[in-house]
Amino acid sequence: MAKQYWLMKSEPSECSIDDAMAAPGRTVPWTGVRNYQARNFMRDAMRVGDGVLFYHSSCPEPGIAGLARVASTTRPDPTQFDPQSPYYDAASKPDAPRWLLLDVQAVRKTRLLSLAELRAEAALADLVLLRRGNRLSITPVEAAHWAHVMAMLGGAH
DNA sequence: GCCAACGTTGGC
DNA sequence: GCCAACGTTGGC
Repeated sequence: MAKQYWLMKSEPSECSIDDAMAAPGRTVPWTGVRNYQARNFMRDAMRVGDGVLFYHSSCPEPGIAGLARVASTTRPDPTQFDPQSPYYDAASKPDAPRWLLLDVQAVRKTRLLSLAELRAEAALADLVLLRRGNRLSITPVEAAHWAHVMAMLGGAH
């Protein structure tokens, strides 16, 4: 399958692009996904090597903050079984895990492409992130949209 | 803190 | 299977 592209939201107070760049192997487990559609993207569509726009959400300056890549296939997210975790799900059983994660490897930090700047780009009008009411933490990015974002960043891949 | 939008739950 | 109530997301 051809390389695909994704946008993944992270709250920088939990895991920022700086945190990911500083992690061993620049790689972090993408924990805490608790939405079936986002889980299904990870399980059914995302492949190692796919491109990722690393987006900061729920913060003073929301926007794309870096580039990353999918670095593993899925495995059960251990936080679902941890009663101390905010992501604990009492209804999920170890023999039938409900929630999955995969590893994301940071490639580089970019200048911040703010939400306002993204919205001002006519070429990105159909970006799933920008659609009205979108709340999904993982969304697909069309190749043309990815290319446009790369161009906004100066063309460096 | 507000609130629009959306997802999930659960009674029926 | 419907749908109202509720919870969450996330920008502002």
